[in-house]
Amino acid sequence: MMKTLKYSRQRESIKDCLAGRTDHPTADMVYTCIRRQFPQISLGTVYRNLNLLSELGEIQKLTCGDGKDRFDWNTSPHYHFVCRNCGAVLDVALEPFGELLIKAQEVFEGQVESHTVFFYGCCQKCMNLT
Amino acid sequence: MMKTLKYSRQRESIKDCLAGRTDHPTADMVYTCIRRQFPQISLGTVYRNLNLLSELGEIQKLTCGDGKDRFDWNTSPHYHFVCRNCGAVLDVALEPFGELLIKAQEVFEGQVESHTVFFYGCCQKCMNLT
DNA sequence: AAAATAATAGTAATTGTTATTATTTTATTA
DNA sequence: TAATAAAATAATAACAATTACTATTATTTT
Repeated sequence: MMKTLKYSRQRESIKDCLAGRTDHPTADMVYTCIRRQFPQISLGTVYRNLNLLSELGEIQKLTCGDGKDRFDWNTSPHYHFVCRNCGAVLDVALEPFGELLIKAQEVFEGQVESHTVFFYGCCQKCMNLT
Repeated sequence: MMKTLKYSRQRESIKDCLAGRTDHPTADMVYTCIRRQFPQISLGTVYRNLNLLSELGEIQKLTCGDGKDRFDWNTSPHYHFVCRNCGAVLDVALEPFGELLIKAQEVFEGQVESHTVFFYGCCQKCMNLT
């Protein structure tokens, strides 16, 4: 018997929060955001729902190497840029290279199903500061 | 005045350990390995040296999304595969796509300096088990 | 409305990693 | 070679991100 999902306003608010931003927030950033509406919400609730939503495929979890996971409302495959200076995670408006997967499958024994690409460097904002 | 590096047999052993394997071990895996030779070595020493070596560019640190960092003796840019089933991290014998960086730079404001690619799927070993 | 079940807040525990410190090694100088 | 300086160590504590636990509350079903 599968556990059925039950509505919760907190989860709804977490979805709304993610839907309204493109900065790939961490769990803690979402927590800060939601607390304006639900001052009593617990950080554990935020984590549980973010993980639940990403398992359901409603959001995407990103691990970009800065120690904390980030979450993205945009579930369509796309690449990301991480600023080595300020840590910002930005979208890269590049169509995923289907070729990459094909080439990888050619040289790799085993089943290749998906891929992620992270670019690193210095973002526009930080460039202007120097 | 820059801090000069001083020899240590522990560090040497850590390098030897990495040089002798291609499985991209975690700090803890290296720790386990080194303890055969230095039963008294501390996990902190392993972490400190792995980070030091990766800052010096002698090894590579990988963040592949499984919560722990991994370390690679091979410092030349190459792509990796992560098995969703057993968690193994394997090399993909694919020349890095210079084109990726170029295309990204075309559409991205800001300085793009490097990129990482991780493929995900089911490795050969796990395929055979099912 | 009552019962069943999922979700929550609050808190404790866990995990991967980094910092601290007294002691030991390694390198340099006398 | 002995004395000194500097860096590395082992052991331990501290830390940050995340997950687990539990009693209570909210949502759904009967």
